[in-house]
Amino acid sequence: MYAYPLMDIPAIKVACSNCNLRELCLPMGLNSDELTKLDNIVSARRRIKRGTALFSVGDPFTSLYAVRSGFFKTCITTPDGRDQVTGFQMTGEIIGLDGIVNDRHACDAVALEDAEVCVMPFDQVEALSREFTTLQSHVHKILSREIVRDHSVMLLLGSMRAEERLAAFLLNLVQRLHARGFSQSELVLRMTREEIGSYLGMKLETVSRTFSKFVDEGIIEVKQRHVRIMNTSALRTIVTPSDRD
Amino acid sequence: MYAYPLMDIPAIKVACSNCNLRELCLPMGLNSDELTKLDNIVSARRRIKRGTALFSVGDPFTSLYAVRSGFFKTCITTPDGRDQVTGFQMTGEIIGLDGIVNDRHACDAVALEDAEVCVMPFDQVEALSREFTTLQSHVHKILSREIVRDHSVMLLLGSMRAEERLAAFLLNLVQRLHARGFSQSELVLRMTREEIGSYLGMKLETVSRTFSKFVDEGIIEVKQRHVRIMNTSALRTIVTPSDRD
DNA sequence: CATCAGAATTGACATGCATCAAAGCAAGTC
DNA sequence: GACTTGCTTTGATGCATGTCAATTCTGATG
Repeated sequence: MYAYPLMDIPAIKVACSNCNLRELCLPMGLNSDELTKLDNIVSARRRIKRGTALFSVGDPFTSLYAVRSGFFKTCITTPDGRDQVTGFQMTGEIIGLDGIVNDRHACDAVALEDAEVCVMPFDQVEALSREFTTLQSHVHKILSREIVRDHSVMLLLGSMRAEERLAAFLLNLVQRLHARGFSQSELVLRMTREEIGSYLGMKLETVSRTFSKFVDEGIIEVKQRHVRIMNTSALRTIVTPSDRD
Repeated sequence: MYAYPLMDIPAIKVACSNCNLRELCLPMGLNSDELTKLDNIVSARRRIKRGTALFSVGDPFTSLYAVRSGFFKTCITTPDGRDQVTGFQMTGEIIGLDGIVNDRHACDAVALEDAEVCVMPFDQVEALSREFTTLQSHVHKILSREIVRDHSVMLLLGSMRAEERLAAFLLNLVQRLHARGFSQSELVLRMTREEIGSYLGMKLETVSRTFSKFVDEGIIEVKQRHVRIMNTSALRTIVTPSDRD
């Protein structure tokens, strides 16, 4: 084993085959031969500064994006100015699926912190997934997973109360962070109270009050955007109250 | 031109190539060669009696279903018994996309009236879409369309008031019915007030009151499940209030 | 035709969340 | 260190919608 020369490092970083996210991201389950081909279509990286858009509503759809680092929100806006955050995406997650149906993006994707994405031209993804069953199946599963996720957000928005929504939100975030090697009990929110509220269908004041309520009950500790979960099972009980009571 | 012998009629009905829904359904955009191949994989029809399930949560996923006739709802249920209607599906629409990701269905699909579906084994859909770019692209678009639809439901649930939700719901229904050759102003609801409420995140009493309010304002006429839209633009204004006021 | 069950409507009242407003807090800038 | 700026917290109040309950309507069934 020897140290790679410095000039090689960018090249290494671009390859899915060397990416430490490959078990979470598009290449999941591919063999080394397939991985090499996939490396070739992940043509470029793109850096997105905090607060700027990866793409916006109406932009021509060309590529899917895998979040390499950083944190995104996707949101849609009504003509009269209301908007709805439809999701938060972290490392290893895929952005841009909304664009496939009309060849134009149907939402805005905005970086909540400086970020980097892998650009995957969709025509090449389609071409390669005609070749590799594994990739084809994986693409279908990614799309289906987003549909299932959206349905559970509908359940949340349609039938849960504020506390239940926020508890579910926190549990979902730590669970995803944990899968990426982070703590099960501590997290840093990358979004404002208003963005959380938009996602959860409540006003920022209600988000804040609900945080405070959880703090009073000793379930979490909050210091600005740092949240420490003191009692995970209490949160679970809030989301899924036991049937007898 | 001559009449087909009676015994041939079932065979004719099974073929996508002769189906009057093909412009709405899976075969959209396929040429006649591709259509013939698609005919072969639409192996069977299945009849579903009103009130019974096409599939349920946890059932193994094998096939997508195209609604040939009738009307469905899909819904998910929490451990504590609340449930959420995630969609209503009519003629020509595809059910079952939720099952792809985990090889098990993630929701229940229930017929709201006697119905018939075309069964499309998903492994065969995948095989054929490796062969035909058109079909591959179409499958991707169907999945993406569902995602975009779900996002707009999130917007509805997250940021609209009861009147806005119901107005949006009615406009969406007539628009889809109109695309199928029905009236732009008259429709028959196949679902109860409670099911509408579950979909729109409101209680059945609120659904009923909101209908009554629209009737008082002369925007619609309601007689049980028959709805006649008297003033479409009023409904549109409710959904998208003009920015100056 | 009488009865019944499920669905829908309507009323009275309760409440969870939104709204409006003020003040506190942290981080960056001059 | 004082001043901004954006974000967050907290309080007081109001309203939209939920909840509970009583009727009415409709279609099915004997």
